[in-house]
Amino acid sequence: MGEDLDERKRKILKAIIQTYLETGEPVGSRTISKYTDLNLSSATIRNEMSDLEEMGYIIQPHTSSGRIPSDKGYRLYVNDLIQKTNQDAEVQTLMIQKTDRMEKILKQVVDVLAQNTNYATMIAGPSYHQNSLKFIQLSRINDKQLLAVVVAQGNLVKNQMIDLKESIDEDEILKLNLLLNNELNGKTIGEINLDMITRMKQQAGIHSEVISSVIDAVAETIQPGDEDVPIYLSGATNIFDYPELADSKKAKELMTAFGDKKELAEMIRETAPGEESSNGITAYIGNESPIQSIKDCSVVTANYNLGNGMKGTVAIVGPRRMDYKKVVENLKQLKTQMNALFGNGDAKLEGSTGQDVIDSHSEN
Amino acid sequence: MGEDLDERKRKILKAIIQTYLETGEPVGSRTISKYTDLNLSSATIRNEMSDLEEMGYIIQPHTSSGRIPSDKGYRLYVNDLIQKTNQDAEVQTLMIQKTDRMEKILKQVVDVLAQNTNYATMIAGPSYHQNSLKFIQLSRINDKQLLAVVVAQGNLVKNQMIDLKESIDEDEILKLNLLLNNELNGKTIGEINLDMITRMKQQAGIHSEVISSVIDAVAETIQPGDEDVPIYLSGATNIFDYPELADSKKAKELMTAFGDKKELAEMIRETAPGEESSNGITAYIGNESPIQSIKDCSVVTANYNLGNGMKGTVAIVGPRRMDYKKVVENLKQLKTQMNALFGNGDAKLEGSTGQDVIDSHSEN
DNA sequence: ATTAGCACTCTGCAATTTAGAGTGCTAACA
DNA sequence: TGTTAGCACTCTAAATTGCAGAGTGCTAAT
Repeated sequence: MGEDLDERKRKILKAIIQTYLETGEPVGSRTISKYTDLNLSSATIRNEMSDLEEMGYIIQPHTSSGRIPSDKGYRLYVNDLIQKTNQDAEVQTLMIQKTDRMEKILKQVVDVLAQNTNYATMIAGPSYHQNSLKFIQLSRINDKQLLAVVVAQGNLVKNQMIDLKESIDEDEILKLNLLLNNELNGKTIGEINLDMITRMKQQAGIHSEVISSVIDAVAETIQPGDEDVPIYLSGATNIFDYPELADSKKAKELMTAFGDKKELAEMIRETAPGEESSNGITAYIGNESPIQSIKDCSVVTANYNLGNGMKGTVAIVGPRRMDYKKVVENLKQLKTQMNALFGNGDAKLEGSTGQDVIDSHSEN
Repeated sequence: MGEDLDERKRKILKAIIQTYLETGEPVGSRTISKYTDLNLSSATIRNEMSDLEEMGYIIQPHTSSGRIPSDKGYRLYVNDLIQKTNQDAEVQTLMIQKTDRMEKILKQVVDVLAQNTNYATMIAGPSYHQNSLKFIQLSRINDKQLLAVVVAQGNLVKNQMIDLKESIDEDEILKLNLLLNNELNGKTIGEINLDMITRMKQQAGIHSEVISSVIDAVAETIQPGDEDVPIYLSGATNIFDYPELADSKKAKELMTAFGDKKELAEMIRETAPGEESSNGITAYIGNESPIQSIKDCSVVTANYNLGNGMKGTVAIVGPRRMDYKKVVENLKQLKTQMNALFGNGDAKLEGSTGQDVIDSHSEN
């Protein structure tokens, strides 16, 4: 909308925003006049502020109070922040222990970020875009039951218990094992077609039901649905530290959103930033937020890249008057470190462990 | 604490409590006088109330307000409730779909209870007290990696990726498989001793490291630690519906507790009621609560029994002025239905599925 | 173009008032 | 002796009022 801002207006706006982020209270002309190297009187500032308000960058909550930034104001500020290469990179390296288990890394990252920023942080594990099957192992549990273990590239493992109508012996299991591995190994989701499936079922004869079950497991493993993308969350309760979010109505809404994996998955999917755009870091301010329930918050996301087609997303959720600078710097730092750790290939993703009667533990 | 209450005092106390549970506000003598079939004037009630207060069953928040129940008062009321066989069992049967997956049942149960009661509900999966090993399956991933699949009674499945120093071929894997299964199958945790382990390591020769890894996985599978007992949580945000819990300080404390699996595990472990005592249902009122952070709440727990040594615990957390009646009735109903569904043996626990790079998904 | 000065507005807070609910006690009553 | 009506008293919660402080917009002077 309209003209660009001149240098002075820019500086004033920035000062207003920074002060507001610190104090959380509308900032008046006097404050800016005093605590700025502009050497202007409060009256001048007032005039400029009046202009800025007219242009939509700041808002007066009520006649004769100070100004607060509008979403448009924030946006200008944040864009600046993201584009600027952090020359003043006094950001500490994040304390991330390198371990052999992807899930441990993710937990660490999400915890460190939540702690550093004091906002709610979530991270989605890498999604394997074009994953292929490594091998399948059928084992006999008893007469009427099989255990299928499906292993995909990147060592994702999935167990599937299969109930049989007809009993089965070791010999037949061996045959099925061969059949499945011959047909499926190395295939991606796109390469497995109905033709192959039908052919396998025919060959399996009486045990064709097994084929169906295994195929299902394979599908879930090499192309997990939204619900299966694991999401780690940390510091959800940090939101209570910000009065503007802590009233029970909003807090309930937020906690519900944080507790609902589907909602989170949607959010993270929606926010996955275009890799090209500005550093891979994107900010959603207030109403720009990807899901309705957090429209009182801002979200800053970054995607981390592990080469080899795997990538995931981190999102930090805080109040509109979030310390964007700190957040963006932390995310930049994270990207740098993740690159350094995993930059070349997927080698370090090994060592995964799946488990259990129950595959998704706590849930809110 | 002296004398027992006479019939009339009992009735008055009960009326006070019930009214308070409904309204949440201190109840006065007039209210009781009017809405009770006792046909007593408010003045009489006042005298009785004065007695009840002296005996510690009710409390006057400030001079000249109505009375509210003390923890002692609640206790009397709740004890009554639990012991009384619910003759007036108009409780609807809980809508629980029988499925073949334990985890789905648990999810359903926890959701239904949270919905029915509108309190926070959590459930711990069955702990397998004396579980034994069914079989072990080693598979080759590549030169330097093995996948061990450990299956225990009740079809708990655990995957463990094993990194090797020395490369290994199919023949050797077969040998290890035989070795492990011969030694370990059918054993409980107590029956696996250091002697056996040492012997196996010797026989495994250069690949003794594999034995250690497998043993670790076995231990975790047939005797999961506290952190591994899966806990399902539902309706955590229901607490926001109760003003006495919804202020940000308390809500934060509660949500933190709910989000911390360890805390929950501790709570559920602590509350696991003595099976014998009163129906297996136990109530913890206010300060009796098992963990510090929920001392403003009451907790009602029940353990469900699946025969065959497996049992788990349900806990419902709500405000002190929780609708104990509804909660207790729901839990009784649950116990009945669980018994009906699973009463005989563990047959229905089959069909479990484990999975994934990441073994514990969302976390708060 | 900038600034000093002044009248005006709005908020947040504390003090005050008021209405209502409930009690405790006393005296009357069955 | 147990029950009840009546009344003075207490306490809370909510509404009302009165400031003090911060900030603005405008005008006139520099």
